[in-house]
Amino acid sequence: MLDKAYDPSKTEDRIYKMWEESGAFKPSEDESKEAFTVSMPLPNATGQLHLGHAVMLSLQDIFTRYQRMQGKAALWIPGTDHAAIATENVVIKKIQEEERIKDPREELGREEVLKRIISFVDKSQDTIRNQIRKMGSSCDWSREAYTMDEPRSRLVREVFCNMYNDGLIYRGHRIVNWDPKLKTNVSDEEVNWKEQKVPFYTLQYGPFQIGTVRPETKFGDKCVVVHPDDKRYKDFKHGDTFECEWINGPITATVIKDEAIDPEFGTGCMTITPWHTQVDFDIAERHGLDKEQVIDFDGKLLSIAQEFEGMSIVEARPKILAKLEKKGLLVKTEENYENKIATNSRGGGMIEPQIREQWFVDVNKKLDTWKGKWAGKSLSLKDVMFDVVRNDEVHIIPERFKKTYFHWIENLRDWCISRQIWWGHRIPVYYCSKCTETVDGKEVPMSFRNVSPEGTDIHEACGSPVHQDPDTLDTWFSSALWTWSTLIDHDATKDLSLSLEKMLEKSPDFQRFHPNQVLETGYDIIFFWVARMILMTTYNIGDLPFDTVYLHGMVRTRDGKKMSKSDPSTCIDPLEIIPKYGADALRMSMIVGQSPGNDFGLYEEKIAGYRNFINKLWNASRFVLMQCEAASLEPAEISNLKSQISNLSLADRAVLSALQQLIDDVSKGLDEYRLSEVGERLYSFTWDYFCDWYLELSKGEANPEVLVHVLRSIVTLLHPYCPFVTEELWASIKSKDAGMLISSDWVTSNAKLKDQSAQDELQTVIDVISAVRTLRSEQGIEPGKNVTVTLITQSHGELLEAQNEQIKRMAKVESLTIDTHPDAAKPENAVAVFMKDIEVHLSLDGLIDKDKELEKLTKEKQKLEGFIKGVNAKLGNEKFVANAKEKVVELERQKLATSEEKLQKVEERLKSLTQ
RNA sequence: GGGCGCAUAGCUCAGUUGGUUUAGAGCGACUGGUUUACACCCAGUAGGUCGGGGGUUCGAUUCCCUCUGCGCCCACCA
Repeated sequence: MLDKAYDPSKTEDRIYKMWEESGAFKPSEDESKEAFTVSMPLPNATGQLHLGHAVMLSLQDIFTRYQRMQGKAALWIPGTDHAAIATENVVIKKIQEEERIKDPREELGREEVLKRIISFVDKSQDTIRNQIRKMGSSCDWSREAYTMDEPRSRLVREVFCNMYNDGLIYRGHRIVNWDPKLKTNVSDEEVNWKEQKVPFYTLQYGPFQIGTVRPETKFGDKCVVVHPDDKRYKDFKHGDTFECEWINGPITATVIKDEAIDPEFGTGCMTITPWHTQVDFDIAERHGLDKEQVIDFDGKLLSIAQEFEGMSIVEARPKILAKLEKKGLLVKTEENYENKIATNSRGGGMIEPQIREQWFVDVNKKLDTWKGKWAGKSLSLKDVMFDVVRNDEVHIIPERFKKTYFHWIENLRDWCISRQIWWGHRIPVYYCSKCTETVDGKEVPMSFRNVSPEGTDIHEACGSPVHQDPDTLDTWFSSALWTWSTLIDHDATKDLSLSLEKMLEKSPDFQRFHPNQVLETGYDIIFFWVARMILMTTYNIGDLPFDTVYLHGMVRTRDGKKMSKSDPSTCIDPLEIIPKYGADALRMSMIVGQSPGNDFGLYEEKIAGYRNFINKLWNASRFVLMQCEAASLEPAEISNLKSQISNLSLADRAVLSALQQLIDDVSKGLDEYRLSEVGERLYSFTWDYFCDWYLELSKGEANPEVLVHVLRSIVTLLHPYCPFVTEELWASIKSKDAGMLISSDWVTSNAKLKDQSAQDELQTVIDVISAVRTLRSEQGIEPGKNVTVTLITQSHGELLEAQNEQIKRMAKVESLTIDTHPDAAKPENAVAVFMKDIEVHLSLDGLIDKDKELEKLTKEKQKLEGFIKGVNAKLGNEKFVANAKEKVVELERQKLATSEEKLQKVEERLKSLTQ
């Protein structure tokens, strides 16, 4: 017999082990089965499981389990990401703290630092793997992938070389987001903008006045830019020069006219610093102006600043301002100017835009080297990224995120993919120490690419030593290949003679499981990952990565705040929750009530609520098992229902019918990814219908076979949501020839069991029982006390007569009279409830509380009158009758008739009470 | 500066093509309970003019416009 209360901590680990060891997570090898693939969004190899992971694991596990039970070859591929910058930072900090090494990169060198990182990752990968297991994730561990493992590394190099050869990856001098603290640049997506109030300075620049918040960048400003149409500056012509006294002495300045200037802002003119500002860089490019570096890569001023050389910005700024003021060049200072400063979201410092020679993916270049359905067309990466979503080849749930996606593509600039950190895929480009080539008119060391993971030491053509590009790739470069890099055949990747196309051909998993059906992730990484996967996959393999993108919202606190690790009081740790409430409860609390794309609050009471639900399910099963025992029936011996169908009670027929509806609703809802709604439906069916009514009714006349059948169905339908408890229960309730629930078939509805009239009839009985209970409660009758009830009805006599034992038992009625006479006498000294064609009279021993009853009936009367008035107005409206659907009109008429009948009875009752 | 979202019971939220809903759930509140599973429970009750205003419609929480209040994303107005 089951324990009195369900204890998840006793079962979950054991069940997970059973699943894993049985091979249940592996997709069926039966080739005739349709494939269903989901790729797990790579948790960081060094991370700890947090609620963000818990949400995505729950959602993806529900998708996978449902499809697996539907008979598909369901594959959910787990994996981890090397998280380049994040991981390197963690390890560097650790070395600094533990070994008191101030600059580990400087002191230990590349090889040693990488060694430390790898050993750290090795250790922490196990942690995240086990935490993923704790959530019940039914992913196929035998196919686990890692962005830095051999097969994935090969593909990264392969893709890089392909795109380089096709001119999509290029090296160029561009403004990048440079982080002087971490000594690397980051992509536009990794920059965070923070609002700050800073002083705004107006400086005299020859005859012009220019505004700035960064006087320290102004040393090299040799051009003043105005809008071509600005009448204030019409006397200056484009290209005019003038002498002007500037920070460190006289300079010759040039007037530039460019439409990038907003004449409405400030004085309508500005000087430009092309090396440290994107807009200025663009202007300088348009007019062929010089670009000069003012701040070095450590954030210190260069020699152009003369006496300020070597100073940090913080140190130099007040001194520069003092000098400007002394020279009379500082016109005014306005405080509290709102400005946005850029910081590195990967835990770095303030971003200093710098011109650097970096690697980029060209997103605008049209080219005709596309594969698959795009073969032969001249398209840019942007074109395809745009088209596949616009043409609904990739569906996005919720749909509104399409707009966000389009808007992002419109603003997209070339993707800077090189990073100056060591942890990551090193750029597979090698330079000869001797040979040179000419690129853009400049002589540069000759470079070549190599897809081999082995280092290349010698330039074969000349025998000179070579060196590899020191930079590594953006971590998202490798994650962008994830849907298919995970399906690649390992041996194929070892064969350097194979092209990417051939490798894919030789990968059975790829052939079978790509593309993914659904890609599930948080809406916050739609740009980092979803968009880049579309970009890299369409181009490199000529196929889409996935059919559908399901975006979940962010987990928040009860009051809608972000959960932050720095404030433990707001933060729920799944690893603390699971032992206390169970993974099932945590899963449900994050799925039900959560709609895609919207943030949702999570707090302990909510989780406790679902823990209660799971315990309810547990106890319902306990009850069913007790009924079996009482009937000397082994659940395992019950294989199907057919033999029993002839001998069913009303409640049996009703519950079986309602179950068919439930099965249809749940299956349809899951097909359409409406997880919250389905979860709610299951919750309410289980608790409010199955437990509260069917189980209670079965205490009067139990049919163990129906009980077992319905329970099995419920447990099966709930399995994707709460896999542990359902699997545990399954062991006790399954038929003897059934295997584990995880591998069982989904339930299908049986039209023969649908019986709407049984459901309606049972509902009438339920309503009568509820009415009696309400009357008892209103009159303060002790719960245990038996009462006398008279039911007056014209059309339900037979039904109520047949169910009278159930009504008596469920409502604690001792004497039940059912009177179908048209002029039935109403009992004296009783209180009543009027239902549709049923009057429920409860007789009292003592006197009824007349005032209370009058008050209740008066209230009811008013309500009915108001309602009837409304319905009458509706039906009296010719346009309504003419325009509304017949069904709707008919319904209104029925409502009116029912309420009028009720009102009449209420009025009669009131009259008799006041006589 | 653009774009998007949210505003529904004390709290957290559902509500799928506008009418089977005189708006639902969970938690909380209140009244009463050891009834053959479950106090992680049972029975019952209270509580909302669906943010304000306007429009479309026979009919709007649901569609459109507008205002107010929050929140998010994108965009380097120096």
